[in-house]
Amino acid sequence: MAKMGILISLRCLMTRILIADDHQIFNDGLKNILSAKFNVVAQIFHGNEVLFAIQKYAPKIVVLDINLPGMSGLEIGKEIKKAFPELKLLYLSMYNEPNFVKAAREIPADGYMLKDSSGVEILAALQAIENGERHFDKKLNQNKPNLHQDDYFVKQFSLSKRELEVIRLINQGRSSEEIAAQLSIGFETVRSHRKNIFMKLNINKTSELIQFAIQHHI
Amino acid sequence: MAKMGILISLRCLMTRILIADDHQIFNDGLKNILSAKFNVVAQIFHGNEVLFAIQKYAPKIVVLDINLPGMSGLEIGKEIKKAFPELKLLYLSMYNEPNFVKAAREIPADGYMLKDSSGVEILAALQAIENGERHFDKKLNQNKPNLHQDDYFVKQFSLSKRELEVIRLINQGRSSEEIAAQLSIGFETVRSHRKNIFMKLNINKTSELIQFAIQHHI
DNA sequence: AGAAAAATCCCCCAATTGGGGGATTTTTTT
DNA sequence: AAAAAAATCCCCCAATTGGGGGATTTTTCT
Repeated sequence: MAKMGILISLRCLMTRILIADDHQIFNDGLKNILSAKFNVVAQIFHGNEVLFAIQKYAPKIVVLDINLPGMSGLEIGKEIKKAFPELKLLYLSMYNEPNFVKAAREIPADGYMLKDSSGVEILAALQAIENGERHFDKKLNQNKPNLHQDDYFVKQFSLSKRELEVIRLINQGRSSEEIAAQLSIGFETVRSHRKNIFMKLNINKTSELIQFAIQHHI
Repeated sequence: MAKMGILISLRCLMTRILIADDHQIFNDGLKNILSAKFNVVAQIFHGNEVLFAIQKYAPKIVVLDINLPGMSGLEIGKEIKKAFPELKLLYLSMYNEPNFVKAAREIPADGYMLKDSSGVEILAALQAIENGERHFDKKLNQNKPNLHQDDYFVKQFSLSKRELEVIRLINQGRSSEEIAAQLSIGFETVRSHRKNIFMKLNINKTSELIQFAIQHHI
């Protein structure tokens, strides 16, 4: 009984969090993890309920999936920030998509984490956000390319490091001109790399390159 | 101590389950739920580890996500059933896609549940499978001929049927001219579709379209 | 039957791509 | 130090793309 009292007091001091994710098992799993450090005041499973639930439960942070039934998480995020500018907003999505991340940044959301993250990583993100920081997943492929698998591709397809860089940028939808700017090299150089890549992979369309990149998780 | 002994005994009587899902939080949440009725002997987060883990932990049922890094869950499923025909296989996927369900049936998997299911539904599926039945999610829209996968995209992004066809062909690396030939329509029509698709998806590069298509398994 | 949505087709223009030639400099390896 | 590989840059050309206007016919829905 005394223990219960302490728990309730602690719970009152913890930051209030609302979780919105349509996958019940994930939603529950996340609640379990967050409950160690936060007070999960509500779990929502449908896009249309989010705004209402915020009014009802007054959370300080909303953890929001992007793919919600009823209404896109990105749309909801905009409305949340319009109606409750103080409210912190953390996106949790399985999609490592620059467009989504960009949209989230522009809302502006306070963070974007990938769903393959560990509980520790999510907690860290929330704690950063609680402190007023913005926190974006380190694994987001807009931040930096993954360098540890490179050797495999270098050997398997005799692609050079530079070519891998170029592939990653093409894969992110950049044009040769943008890639040139990003790498601080000339436009023609990028085109050369492009041609060499196509030759080495024996392909002749950008779409095939993207297929290749995704298939091999470059 | 006595309690512990009972727990261990119970655990030994429970059916051994292996969970393979790259989303740690989901994986953990699922383990929590299943632990009430089953003995979760291993949690796997990567496609390449599944077969090895089966040998090591000898589960009776494998719960397998379709979208795993390293190797598609459908591919893994085939190998599992080839190497361990006795092993029961339950797919758990967020995608309500006839193609996936069909592939799962053909493996043959013992079940296919959607990730937005509740813990109770998953447990029911596993208990059915444990009893030698096959169990497919009631929510699967494969039975309703009217409502197949395309409708999701039609609703979510207001893409028309024709536009989906065009997307699929672009995704296969076809040029507008080739697509026109294949669909027996004019080159300019294909370009119109292309433009409309780009507008609707708010993108402006073929590469982005491919990303979208692959990400959404169009 | 009438309105709305989808599918079809057309023109113009700037930019980019894919493919063909090169060449030079820097870095790495032998 | 010499050879090999990687990275840099340049020109030309045809084809395709992306974006801006349209328009007409067919299908679908109410």
